Parts: sequence; C-alpha cells; structure tokens
Amino acid sequence: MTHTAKSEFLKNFVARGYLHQCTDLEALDTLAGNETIIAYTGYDCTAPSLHVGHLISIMMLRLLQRSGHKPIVLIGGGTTRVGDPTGKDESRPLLTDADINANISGIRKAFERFLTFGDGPTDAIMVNNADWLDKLEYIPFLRDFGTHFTINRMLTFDSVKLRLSREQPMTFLEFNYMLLQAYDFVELNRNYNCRLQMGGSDQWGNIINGVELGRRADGSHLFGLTTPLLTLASGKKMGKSEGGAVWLNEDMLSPYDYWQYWRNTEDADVGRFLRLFTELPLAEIERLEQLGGQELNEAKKILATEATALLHGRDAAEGAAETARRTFEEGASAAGLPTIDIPQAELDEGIAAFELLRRAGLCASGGEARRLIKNRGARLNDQVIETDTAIIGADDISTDGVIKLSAGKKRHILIHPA
RNA sequence: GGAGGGGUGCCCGAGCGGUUAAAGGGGACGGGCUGUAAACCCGUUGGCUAUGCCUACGUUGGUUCGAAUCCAACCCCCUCCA
Repeated sequence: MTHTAKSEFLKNFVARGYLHQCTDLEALDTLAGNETIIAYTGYDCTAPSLHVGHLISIMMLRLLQRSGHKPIVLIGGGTTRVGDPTGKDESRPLLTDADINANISGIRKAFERFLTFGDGPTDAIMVNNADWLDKLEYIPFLRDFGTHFTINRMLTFDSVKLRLSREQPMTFLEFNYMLLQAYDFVELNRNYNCRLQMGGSDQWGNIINGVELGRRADGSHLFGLTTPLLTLASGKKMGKSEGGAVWLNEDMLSPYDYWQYWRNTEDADVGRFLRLFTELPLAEIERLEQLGGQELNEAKKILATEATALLHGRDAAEGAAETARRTFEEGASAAGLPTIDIPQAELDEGIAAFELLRRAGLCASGGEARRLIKNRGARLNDQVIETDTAIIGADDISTDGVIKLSAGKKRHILIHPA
C-alpha cells in the first residue's frame, strides 16, 4: 500500500480509516481523479432494518457521493433467497418472498437519510438483484458464467473452506452464492457502467470473484475496495447496546437509544469512530481524541450527537443529547426518554412492578423482572423497588404527569397515563 | 444401500436410572469500582396471576415407583465404504 492517494475520494477514504484492501488502488485513484465513478455495495435483506454493523459501508457510500461519484445501493432480494454462507456455520433459514419484500422496504428508509437519490449523474440509485437473478435460465447461465469458475478454486475460498473444515454441511444452493454475487457485478457493469464494488473485508472473496468474472466474461477492468472489519478496542463485536441490536430504523431503536449507543463508546475507539461515523474535520477530531480521562466524555457526546444527527436529523440528535444531560447529569426524569402509554384505569387499579417492567419492554419476561428487582436493579422514580410484588399505581405519577421506570442505570422508560 | 459416531438450556459443553431446571465455560443482564468507558470483583441467567404449578435434554412409543440417562422405531447431522 505504498500508493499515496490523490483523488478527493480516496484521499479522504484513507485518511478517515475506511481502507482495508483494494484490488488496484493506483488505477482506481486515477479513475476517481478523471471521471465520475459508479460504485455499488450490496446488502442482504435478512432483517427489517440495517444496524450499526452496516453503517461503515453506508458512510462509505456517502463519502463517495460527496466526493462527486455515484453510489448504487444493491439490495440482495435475489441473493437473500440463496443465503450468503460467509462466516456462518449453519445455513440460514430460508426467508419467504413476503418477508424479503417487507425487509426491503424497511432497509430503504435508512439509506434515504445518508444518500441523495434521484436521476442526476451523481444521484444514488437503488436496485434489486432479484430483477435479474430471478429470470436467469439455468443452462445458459452455467454455460456463460459457470465456465469461468473452477470447483478447485471455489473450494479454496474461506466461506466454503471454513464450513467444510468444521464439518458443517453446505448445500449446493449456498455453494452457488458466490457465482450469483459475482454475476451481480457483471450485470451492474453492463447496465449501469458500474466499475467498483465496495464492502466489508469479509466480502473480499465475493468481491474478487465479481472483479474476475467481469474480466473473464467481458474483459472489463473492475475494482474492489473493502473496509476493515470493526471490532471494539476491547475485542468485542460492535453493535450491541443495553437491550439488543443497534438498529438504524427509528421504529426499532429510538434516536435517544441510538445516541446512547455512541455515548457509551469505549475510550480507545473514540478517535476512530469520529473519523468513520461523523463528518467533523480531521483537525477537530485530532483535538478531541487528545482529551484525557474524564474529559474524553465530551468527545463521546460530540460523537453521539454527530452520528445521531446523520441518521435521525440534527433536532433529534440535540434532543437526545439534552434528554441524556438531564437524565444523567441532573438525575431528572427528563421528557424525551422512550415513553409508553398505560391506560389510566389500569394505573388507578395498580399494576405489579414486575408486570410493569415487562410491559415497558425493560424485561423480556415476568421472571426476568422479578430477578431484576431481587438484584436491586429496578427503580421507580429513581427509588429502588424493594419487592417484586410492589404495586405501582396512580400515586406514583410524578408532578410531570409520568412515572419513570428504570432497569439498571442506563435504561429508562417513562410511563404515560392515557 | 452398509459400518461407525452424534443430536442437551441463547451458544459451546458435561451428565449416562433417583439428591437434575440439568456441572463448567462463553454470552447476556444486574450490582460494586469509575467517567453513562475499558479492565477487574460479586450476583443472576426456562415460563407462570408463584412457598406452588407448567414446560424442557431430536421425535414418538415403551421398560421402571422413578428416565436427559435403559429399550424400540423414526427424523436429522458427521465420518468412512458402495
């Protein structure tokens, strides 16, 4: 990696820490300096929303667009029906077409926050590989493209090799995944003049296949670019918050909880995350990551607000910051915390504490709630709940007209009588 | 088709007739220390309108006072052979 990037896009790409591997950095840099690159990243639609694990690649597409190039978001409506075996020991359960379509519309939402879609030369477009994969004819496909793959080579790919070496089954369906994904690149190149595929480092093998297939089938010079696999400084996997996955869609994770996720970044990750997940100037980031000890918390708040603003908008981000400030720094039951409605009549009657914790979504079951209370981790209006059968009722409504229910120090819910 | 090995809780994995809601580890959650961090220490970890009841060791049936543990059939996975 001795090449020093000159193009706007790759200069920033490298400086902000997105680069892991590239098939031909020098040639890509030249291309980026001379013309508008059309590039794509593929997304499986196995869940109704993307999550923070996808964020680095979304930011990468955003950077691409802001550098004057054109992003294509490829939704894997077709490949999801096959299932990417990469990094998995077991086949995924096959999703129904209805599930897949519902997931596609959920996923679309997040992209609209980060990219500008439209018909212009650098406007992003979204395509679904089901549009061409579903129509493939078996024999013609095998004759046109199957001849460019040898089983010998396919067996050397990690996605296959790992599965086999661990004596886990891999079906022929899954084995075909890499052909189909490679074919996507060829299809996008032919129809949209797409030259570059980007993705996480775990997709390197799949990306290379596409690049090679394009060269063999069409003689095209295609490029692949990957980002590093992100793990936390402590070695843990990224993307868990108190209570589950960090989804991008607002209906699955509130802006407040999203803000909290970034606020709780480990010290050692702050600089890296500021570069990857915000658009603050690099000089500013360098200053922030110099902060030591407790002062680093200021940098974390900025990270949280900037990252949240990109996804949920500036207002929501500042609102979340303010709610957090009042909750954590003043210990108040700040408005803006996630809220649920409970009918006034039920509150008048009184609800058992364990039951309310479950209804509020703070605990998955009544038993879990009882344990939480036993461990002195449940609080009602900031007072520890002593017994699991305690009754919460209208008397507990504070002067703000709500009841604040907490599980641990960080998870709070406001109960609103309705 | 044949021979052998195997299917245990969120995951890995012990148990191989009763004291087993099932060792141990991981993960997760809560508490402590801190800075809403990491590391570390402690606790919890099937469900329920709960001193009891229900569900659970691939499935179904059987033996037994009693089965995750023994038997039978079936399903699935792995390895070798054809």
